[in-house]
Amino acid sequence: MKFQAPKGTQDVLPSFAAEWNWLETSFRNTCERFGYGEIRTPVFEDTGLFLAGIGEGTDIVHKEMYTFTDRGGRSITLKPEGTAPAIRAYVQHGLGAPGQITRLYYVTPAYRYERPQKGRLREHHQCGVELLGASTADADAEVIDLTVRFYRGLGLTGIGVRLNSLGGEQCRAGYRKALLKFAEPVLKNMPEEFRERCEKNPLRMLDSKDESLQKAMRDAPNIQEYLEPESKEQFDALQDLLKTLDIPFTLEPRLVRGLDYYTGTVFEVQTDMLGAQNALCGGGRYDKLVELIGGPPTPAVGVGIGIERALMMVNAAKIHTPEAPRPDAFLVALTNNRIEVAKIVKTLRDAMIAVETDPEARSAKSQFRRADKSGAKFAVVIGDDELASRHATVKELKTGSVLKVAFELLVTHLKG
RNA sequence: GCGGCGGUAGCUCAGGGGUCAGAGCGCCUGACUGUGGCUCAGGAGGUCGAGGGUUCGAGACCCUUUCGCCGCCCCA
Repeated sequence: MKFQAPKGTQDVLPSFAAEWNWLETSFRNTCERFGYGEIRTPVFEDTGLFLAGIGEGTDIVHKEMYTFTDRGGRSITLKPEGTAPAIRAYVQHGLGAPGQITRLYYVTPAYRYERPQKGRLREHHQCGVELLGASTADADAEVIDLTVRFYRGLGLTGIGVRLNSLGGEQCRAGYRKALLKFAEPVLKNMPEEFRERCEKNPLRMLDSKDESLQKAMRDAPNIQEYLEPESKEQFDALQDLLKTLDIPFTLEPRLVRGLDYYTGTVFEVQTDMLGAQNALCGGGRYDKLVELIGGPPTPAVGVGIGIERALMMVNAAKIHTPEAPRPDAFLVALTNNRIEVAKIVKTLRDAMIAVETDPEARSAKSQFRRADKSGAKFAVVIGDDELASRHATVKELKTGSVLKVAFELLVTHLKG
């Protein structure tokens, strides 16, 4: 084989495209039910956008970006996530007048240079929303509600949210210090590289999968006890709202997120069905991001949902998804008069009837086999006899029943 | 970036140094020649991921490389 899809990428073949369309349509419908408007941004951006937005200390920026120099000498990066570009567009086009609420949603590919694994690709797809201009628990609850409704709308049950609050800047700084101090004796015995990573982002230690660290961190200080009054109040209010909305959640003091821009509320939906890549979606509040990107101070909250992972869940749950569309009719041509056949096909397609034909004009047996495989409801036989009598032979493939239908009644018959 | 396991027909896989290039499914053709699904009979299709090496001889052994799967890191 000479060429194949690049490492970590996947083709979506016709037999699977239907379920992608179904999922995306479902997502769009959910968003529009909440009043969100779609935004489509370029697949690549100025590298600086992600350096500023995602944070230079994150793994994404540090080692996972698809960055290259274009012919004009610009540093370009394939977007590794959907939020920063959406916010860039929001700022660039002045979408949010002061005091205004802006609701955006997106469906986009995202690129990260990583070692592929189950549920982890170099090109994957995300859908997500951003709610800008509101700093309340109500806004947080709306985004979580939308997320859960989306999953439930796909037929997934047992969707539970893992919830935490990272607090405001001051309390987070205080907590970091407390955490580092607590972890110091443990880190001393860790490999250098690992230690550096933890010192750069101490919160990361909390959700590490390293067993000894997990164990050591069991008695680590709880961030929820470090929240300043406003954060605490908001976090409590959010929990009350989620209860009202019938959204099950668990408090996860160890839940932190890999992107620097989060502040306050963070959440995830996880599953145990995807091996090590257990996050179905991740989101939270990022009140500083708009400013970082050069906009006016604007509170915001959002979520990013992995499409491939959602589809894996749907399939694992054996949820029935739509199949590829089938033609209404398959025209079996048993004549050399291709012009007359073409006229009939044209008439049917003009009438919005989905018609498939065999362009190779094979034997009757072969064409019927194809008709059967196409999944068409009817086989419409046009041979010299039919052309002479101006009546088509129409066979309903499921039942095998056959009848003659006058050409001028064909459209009506096939539609019925 | 690190570690483990894999790559043989379109798909799922057997073969682990000497007629071993195979099976099932799929595909194509046909069964008194204008009627599918079942059955039966034929048939097409593979530089055994790629490159190098060992050997009289290599899908099979060794090295390199590439892609995939699984894990670490991290995340969707």
